[in-house]
Amino acid sequence: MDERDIRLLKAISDLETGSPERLHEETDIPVSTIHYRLNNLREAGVIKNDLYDVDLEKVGLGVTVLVEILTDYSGSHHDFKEKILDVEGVTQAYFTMGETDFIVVAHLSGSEKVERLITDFETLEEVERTNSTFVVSTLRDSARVLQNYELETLLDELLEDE
Amino acid sequence: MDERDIRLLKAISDLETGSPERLHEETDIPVSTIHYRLNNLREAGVIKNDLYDVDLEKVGLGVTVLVEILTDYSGSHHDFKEKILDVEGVTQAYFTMGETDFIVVAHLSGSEKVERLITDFETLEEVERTNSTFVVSTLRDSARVLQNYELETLLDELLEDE
DNA sequence: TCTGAAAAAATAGCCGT
DNA sequence: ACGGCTATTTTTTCAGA
Repeated sequence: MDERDIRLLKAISDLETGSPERLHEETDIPVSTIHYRLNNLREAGVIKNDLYDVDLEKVGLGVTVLVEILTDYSGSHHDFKEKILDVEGVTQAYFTMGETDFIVVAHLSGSEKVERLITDFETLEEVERTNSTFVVSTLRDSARVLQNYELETLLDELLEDE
Repeated sequence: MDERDIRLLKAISDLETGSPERLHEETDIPVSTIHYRLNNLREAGVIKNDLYDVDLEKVGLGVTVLVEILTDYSGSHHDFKEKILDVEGVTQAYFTMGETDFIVVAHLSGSEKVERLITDFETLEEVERTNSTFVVSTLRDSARVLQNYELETLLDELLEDE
């Protein structure tokens, strides 16, 4: 994986497309080279299928951290939500009803990057306290949610209205 | 969304492909009808792009729950991990170093389905206690992890070895 | 709403660099 | 490894049922 590969993967994520033509426009890499590169990345297991699901371990973002965030502000969280999402590496962010206000999942390139992540959160004025949990191993991180259901269940549960 | 749509979406998830040809083999729906259907689903916002990212709200799996699982067994969790993943609706599952052993994210079709989920976990013999947290609103649930990084950061952090 | 057939695009392969 | 080119395969469009 060199710079070109990373630019390509980033373009796929940003544009949300696998179209060689569009990727060429974005990256200036010739269409046939894009092919060549993507085939190699697939071979290496970095990209998984024709939906371009990325293997986070292989791409170098294999460290996962869960962060609970408690705020000291009880009004509208509107602006604060934006600030949370601005923190680099945050892939999931939930506003919850439990003991903490927000729960965040972040994918990082190394465990030493956790410090920066926490600092970014603690720096926000609305944050009262954070509580981080290291992920030792990921049993599943499913990009395709429907895989985790039987067809029968989906038909039962999603078809009730019509 | 009728049965055909659901079968189609399920096939996309299972086969991890958007290829009309492959989807035809799986579902027996004619290739050009698959197109017609997918266009409608895209129009309706159920599918987001040509990578077939699904809108969970629109598809009817908009309820998210986080479950902490504490086990009473301190040996190998190997078989137990399988049991967790067998619970329907579990999309993320992490083995952690924190106060609890496992943290699970599940996407459900309604809040009344939470009961079944918890029961499924509590029924497992290794489970000592569970603690569920309802998600009030999802700020982000990113299928494309690289979107949450600047290109500069990716180049800095992922390129260090070569 | 659906589909077969035509048009367009993506992929594979060749080969000189 | 790269990338221009052509051949092949696959996807997308669309008129008509």
